[in-house]
Amino acid sequence: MKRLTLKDVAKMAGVAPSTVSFVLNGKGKQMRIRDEVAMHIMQVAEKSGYEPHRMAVNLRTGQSKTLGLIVESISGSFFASLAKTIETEAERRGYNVVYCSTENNAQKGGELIRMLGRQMVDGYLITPAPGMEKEIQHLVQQHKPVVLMDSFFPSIKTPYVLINNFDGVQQGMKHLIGKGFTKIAFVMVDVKLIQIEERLRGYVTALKDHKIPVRKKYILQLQYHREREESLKQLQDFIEANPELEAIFFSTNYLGILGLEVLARMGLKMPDDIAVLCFDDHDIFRLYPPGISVIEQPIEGIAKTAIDLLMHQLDKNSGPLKKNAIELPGKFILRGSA
Amino acid sequence: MKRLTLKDVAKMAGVAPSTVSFVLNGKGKQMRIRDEVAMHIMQVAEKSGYEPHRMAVNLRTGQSKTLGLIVESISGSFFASLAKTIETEAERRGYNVVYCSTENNAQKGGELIRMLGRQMVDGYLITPAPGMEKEIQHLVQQHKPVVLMDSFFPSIKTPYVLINNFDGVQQGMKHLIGKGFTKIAFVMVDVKLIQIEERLRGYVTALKDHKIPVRKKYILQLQYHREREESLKQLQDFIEANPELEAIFFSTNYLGILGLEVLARMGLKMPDDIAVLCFDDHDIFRLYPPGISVIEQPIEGIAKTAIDLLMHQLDKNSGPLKKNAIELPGKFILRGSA
DNA sequence: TACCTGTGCTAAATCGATTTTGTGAAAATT
DNA sequence: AATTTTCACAAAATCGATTTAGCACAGGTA
Repeated sequence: MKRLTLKDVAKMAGVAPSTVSFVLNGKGKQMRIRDEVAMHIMQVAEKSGYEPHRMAVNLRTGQSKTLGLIVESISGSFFASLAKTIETEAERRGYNVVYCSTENNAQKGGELIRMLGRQMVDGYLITPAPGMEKEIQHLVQQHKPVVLMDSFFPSIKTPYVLINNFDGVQQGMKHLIGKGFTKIAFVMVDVKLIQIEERLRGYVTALKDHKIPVRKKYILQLQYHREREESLKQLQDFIEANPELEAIFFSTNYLGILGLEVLARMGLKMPDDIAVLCFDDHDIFRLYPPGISVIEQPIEGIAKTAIDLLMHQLDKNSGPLKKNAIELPGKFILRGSA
Repeated sequence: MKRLTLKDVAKMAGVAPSTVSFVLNGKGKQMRIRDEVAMHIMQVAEKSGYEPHRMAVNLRTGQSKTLGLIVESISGSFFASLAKTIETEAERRGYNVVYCSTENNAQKGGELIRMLGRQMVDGYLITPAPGMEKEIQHLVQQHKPVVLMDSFFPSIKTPYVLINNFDGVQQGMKHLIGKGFTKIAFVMVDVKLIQIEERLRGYVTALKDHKIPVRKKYILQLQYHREREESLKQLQDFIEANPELEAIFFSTNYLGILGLEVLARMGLKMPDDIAVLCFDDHDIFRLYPPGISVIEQPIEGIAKTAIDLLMHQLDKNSGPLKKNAIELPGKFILRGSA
């Protein structure tokens, strides 16, 4: 039960391997193979069930028809939605996807990129984490097609696509302020990421625009990657230290989930004791009573746009991109918590 | 900036390509290459940063060093945990993983398997869905290494590993019965899957063992793949039709989540109005007040065992398996809901 | 008649590794 | 001294495709 090769098909059809190759790759006309011969070859190939050997094709053509998708956490819900769309879109274009997660391991990002390099992926889709800047820079310098998602590095000139973080937070803040709240806390992590800074900027700007004073003590910067329990405690201390708070804006869904746990422990009820709003949706937020209001990321849009940008780069005979920094609007979803 | 090839390294080291290959693949001794030459080659290769071209290696050796992981849904939490462990374990053994999800699309399973076949994966890890039986049978007949997880087909003779469903349900039922409950409902889907049947068997047996009558009307078989709203309604009707119920055992986490939503709508409080227990944990169950008690799947164990079974098959010079049907115990986790 | 031009395909080179087979010189054996 | 072995590599075949170059033959031109 050996694999059927192109040579076998050629023998069966009574022609040379090259002829079969031409026909099956749609270059029959160009190579002026007679229609009847072409037809015959097609038929033989069809009913023989021949499938070209991918590795051989890859070796010869130098293209693996595979994309690398690097995300922070493969178990995250952001990834889950992203992966589905990307996989579908990639398949539609004849590409496969291999996934990798950095699992918040700063140095692992670099290793991953190298690993994918060995795997010879044709292009990269990356949600960049702080430690990966140099490696990504390296890729771009080698003219490897790269598209960043969810964040980006100002220093690296490669296309990226993400939600309009500033605008998203503004939407949420406008809602809270519209409800008459002025004592609004903002909970964020202390990693230096452009999207986090944008969210903070959205918070501050919204307050200023409405002449509400911005108080430092209402901004909590949790240290990233601490023990879960420790983060919970910091968060609880923060809330207890500011009992007058009317609302809390969590800048990531991870923080929001911590928040839910803390509020439950403290016996605070949403939205009456305190209103809660979170950036980036999560399954839990739909279900957790009374439903957590969120700014939803246009994940599908991000995925589709990212693939488009990547394909554009992979397409040799297409000019340079007009726009290579794309921001998609987020969507405010009102639930019971705010 | 061309890729460095083995030939280049050979030239740099002043030897033949074959010599370099032998040395780098640890066959230096066997091919009696002098240690000094070997050393020299190693050094040259090292500082040149040479990485073998995977596709070329694959083509020559016939091994892609890639495993295919097929799951129902790539966004499910079962997959999330599974994928992480499998990826880590596979990498440790020098293998890569490509993921695919059937997304509950009955026929898509077959396509996926064929697609992976084209991709030339060396082995398959599959959580089988009803429509995939024939395709899997086909793989096994071709002597492709296959390991099933989470479920299996009695007709297919290939290794599988899953939780002991019967025992898991028993654990949960014993807890409920120990609390004095006798009016316990069991909610399941109507797909004909071995693991579902085992869970039902666990429910029935537990009741019988404690001389509690088994009532048909306490068993709800939801139709799979209906509209979400419709399922919710069926579930609500069921609960309303049996107001005397003391506890509900949801046989999958998907059903459990539906249950939470219905109970919330009906204003029923756990555990006082009704106790709830669910098979298979989920992020939400940890957080959702008062915490949903569950039977947790030993996902990490399943993943590790599955890889082991697969590697055993990939290892040509290893005899046949002693055990090829492995059941791992589940773990009862007590939270507030029951 | 000799020469050129298309036609319609085949032969052979190529991708970059691995693996089998060869080979000249030194060492060992007869 | 002649022959066989062993040593230490080099040369070449191979994996299965793609792609370039080549090669008969028919017909048209000079």
